[in-house]
Amino acid sequence: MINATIRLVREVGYAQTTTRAIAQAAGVAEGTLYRHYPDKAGLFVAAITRQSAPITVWARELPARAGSATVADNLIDCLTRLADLRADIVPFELAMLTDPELARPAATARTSEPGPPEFLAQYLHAEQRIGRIRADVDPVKTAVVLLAVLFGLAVPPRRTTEALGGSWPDIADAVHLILDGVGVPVGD
Amino acid sequence: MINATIRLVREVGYAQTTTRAIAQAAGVAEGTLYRHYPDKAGLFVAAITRQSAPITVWARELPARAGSATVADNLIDCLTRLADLRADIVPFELAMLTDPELARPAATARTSEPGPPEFLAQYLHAEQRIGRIRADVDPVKTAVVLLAVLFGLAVPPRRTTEALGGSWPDIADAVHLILDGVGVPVGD
Amino acid sequence: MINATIRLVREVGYAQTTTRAIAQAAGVAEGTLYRHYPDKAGLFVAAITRQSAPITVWARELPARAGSATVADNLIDCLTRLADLRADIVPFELAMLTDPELARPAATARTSEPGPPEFLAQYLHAEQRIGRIRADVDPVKTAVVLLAVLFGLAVPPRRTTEALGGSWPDIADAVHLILDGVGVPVGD
Amino acid sequence: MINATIRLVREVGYAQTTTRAIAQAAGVAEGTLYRHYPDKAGLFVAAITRQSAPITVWARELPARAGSATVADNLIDCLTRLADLRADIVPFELAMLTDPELARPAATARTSEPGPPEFLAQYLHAEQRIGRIRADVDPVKTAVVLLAVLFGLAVPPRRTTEALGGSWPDIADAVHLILDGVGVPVGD
DNA sequence: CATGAATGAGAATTCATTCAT
DNA sequence: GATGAATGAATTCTCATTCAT
Repeated sequence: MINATIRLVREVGYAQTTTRAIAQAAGVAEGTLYRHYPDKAGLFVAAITRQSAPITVWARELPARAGSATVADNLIDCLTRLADLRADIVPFELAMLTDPELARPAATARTSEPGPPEFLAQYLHAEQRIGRIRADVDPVKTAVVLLAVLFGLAVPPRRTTEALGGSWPDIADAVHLILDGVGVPVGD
Repeated sequence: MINATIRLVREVGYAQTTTRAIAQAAGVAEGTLYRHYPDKAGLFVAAITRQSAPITVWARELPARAGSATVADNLIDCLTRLADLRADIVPFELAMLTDPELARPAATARTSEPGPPEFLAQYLHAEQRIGRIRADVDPVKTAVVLLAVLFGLAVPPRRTTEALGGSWPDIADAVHLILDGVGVPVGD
Repeated sequence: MINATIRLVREVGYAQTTTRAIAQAAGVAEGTLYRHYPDKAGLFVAAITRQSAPITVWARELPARAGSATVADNLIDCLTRLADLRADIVPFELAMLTDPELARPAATARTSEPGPPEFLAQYLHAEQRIGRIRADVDPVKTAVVLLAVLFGLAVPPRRTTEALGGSWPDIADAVHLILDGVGVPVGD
Repeated sequence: MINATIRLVREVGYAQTTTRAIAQAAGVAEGTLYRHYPDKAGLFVAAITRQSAPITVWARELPARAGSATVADNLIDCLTRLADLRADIVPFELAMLTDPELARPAATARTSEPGPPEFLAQYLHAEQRIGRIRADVDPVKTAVVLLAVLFGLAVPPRRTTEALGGSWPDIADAVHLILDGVGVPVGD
């Protein structure tokens, strides 16, 4: 049922993902949904929660990689994985932003536990200590900006890519931009 | 009616913005909506279109500013204005991503005309020619990444800011990060 | 729609009186019900309220009849009318006792205004003052007992009347019993 | 299971007494209900039947009490016990009046066997023969009126008692009213 | 026999859309 | 052109009943 929900949200959008459609896609009766989840929102929250788990699990390992390989490779690897894992979640995140009904309950409540932003910030901070990240940048803000790019790029563009010359940046592009900067260094 | 629509989407969310609510907020009868717009989606598209116009108008002036002031100031100025103008549009953009019903019609049709991404890319390209932007970066990709950050930061975070140390980056932070880079320059 | 509701409750019972049945009986669409009443309970309360009005109006005249005709005639007349008027209300009263959902709202809230019990008690009290009712009875309790009989007799008996010898008492019977008493007066 | 049914009907009302609630209250699985009773209505009828039994048993002794003690004491005693025993049944009786689904099956079938009305009528008739009840009253009608009062007083009043001066009659009040009458005897 | 997950018909309610005035 | 009552399909959710284990 969760799989059916995720598939439907991805394929037809949150607005079209009715309980009837979910039940049909899951091959169960509509009433069966309510034996497993208290209501429709509960089902969606369960879907988000289940999809979110591996992301956090994976992000937890990130700080330990400070110092290994290169910063660019670590970030590209990290963000690429996050992007893959989040691909199915973005429609839900959009739905939660669109429909305040979904944003109420428990799932997001665990504000206490750290998530990808915190782990990414920890990683950047660790790299900073060993001199691979500039000392004067704020690791938390940098982490948030990186994740903002991730989210911004994950959202399907309304304008076709062709209009932009066909060069839609990928995560590696974004990471290199932010690592190297686009401005000419002062003093050159 | 468009104003009422925009206000309602901002205040109560897209999901709660019913035709009845729009009519009431606009001080007209429900049926009157259909004298001016073919259907609800048409009204929303009209609202997006009207709100988008000043953004494009403003972005058009951007390339001409190449060389003046500093790159950082120009970008911060540009992106801050874009952010202000888009504040009312983001809920609609989210709604269009959530409800494919909205994404169908005319609004996206005008792919031919250039929009903010193109103008921002043109600006970056112009700065590149006069040596204020590194020569080896792709102006289009950079423009897209900047706008992705803009969108990513505009979306209200689900995790409270406090959990992140209270330092949610603003546009100036993001511009400086991307201009200067966070990595230690090779050769330092 | 109120008429349809009253008719359906009388004919098929409260439990079977669904919004669909009401709409169909009223010859309107189901959604139309909600243009006139906030919800199903509101419709029922409106039906009860409308049917109750003439009863109270009529009972109001009762105290003024003290002294005229005979006590028995006045009571029989009064209670018979009340019974007629309440015939359509009894199923609703039963429904309100069965389904606590109905008992919540405003309709019954006007506890301040006097109803049939008060007027009946006033009448009995007036008759008491002119010596046509025994001085040692409590007019209020007597009024309540009379109305309790009325309600008890209005409820359709589960046992068929035949089993009881075919003599189901009518209101006149009950009034005479209560006026004259069934016991042999002490001292006779 | 019957006990659970009775308790639930008393506590939460007939409308809220679902099969799931009954099963949970009885500590059995929902499907188990259907091993013992053909359907939900069958379970309710069984509950009514079982609760009704002691009432009839007790009422059977009533006629034999004619001549003993006083009529008032006998009636008050009888009706008080009936009221106690019926307290748990009244909600069911109301439910059966509200939901014709319940009124169909076996329970009403045993019209042949005498019940409280018959025994009460027999008692009154016996008292009549020994001159403690007026000779000109119909014992059956009187029994029905007494039971109607019983039922009418058992139904919780919708108007608060305070509005009526706080004097809600009890069974003794009602018995005395009906025995002695409220009218001034002709010839006084 | 008991279980309890699954069922699916049906309930109340919402809301975009229509159309007679 | 504006109105707003009426519409009815669609939605979420409930619950008595069944049946494989």
